[in-house]
Amino acid sequence: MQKEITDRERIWHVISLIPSGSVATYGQIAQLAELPGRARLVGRTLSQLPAGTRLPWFRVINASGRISLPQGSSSYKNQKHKLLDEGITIVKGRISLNQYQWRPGLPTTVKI
DNA sequence: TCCTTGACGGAGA
DNA sequence: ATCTCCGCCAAGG
Repeated sequence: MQKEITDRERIWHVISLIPSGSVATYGQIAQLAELPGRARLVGRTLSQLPAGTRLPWFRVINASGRISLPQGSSSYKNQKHKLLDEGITIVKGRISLNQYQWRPGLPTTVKI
């Protein structure tokens, strides 16, 4: 019997690899999980995470460098604070992907 | 079964 | 930088 590896599990796995202090986009996670073009699936998967998960879901933001949760909602604030706690700066609701986007394979903690 | 709704993203205007 | 449009497709009505 083969263990069935679901799309959801691959998505969880990739997200678990995002280093602290970095962020990744939904589309990026989809690609790394070998699900190109399926950014929405990543978003839906995150919306269904079990409460209390240890997955660093908050490191996933959209391609515009913004948090994809209703502004003002408690979940939005929660994600924002978790990112700030890791030293990520947010200017006018935007995070510089140029500066913080995860580059798999490159050494971490490379900060100016 | 059909229709709508998204934690999305890229291309154009 | 902002705003449509459109492709994507699982889940819920």
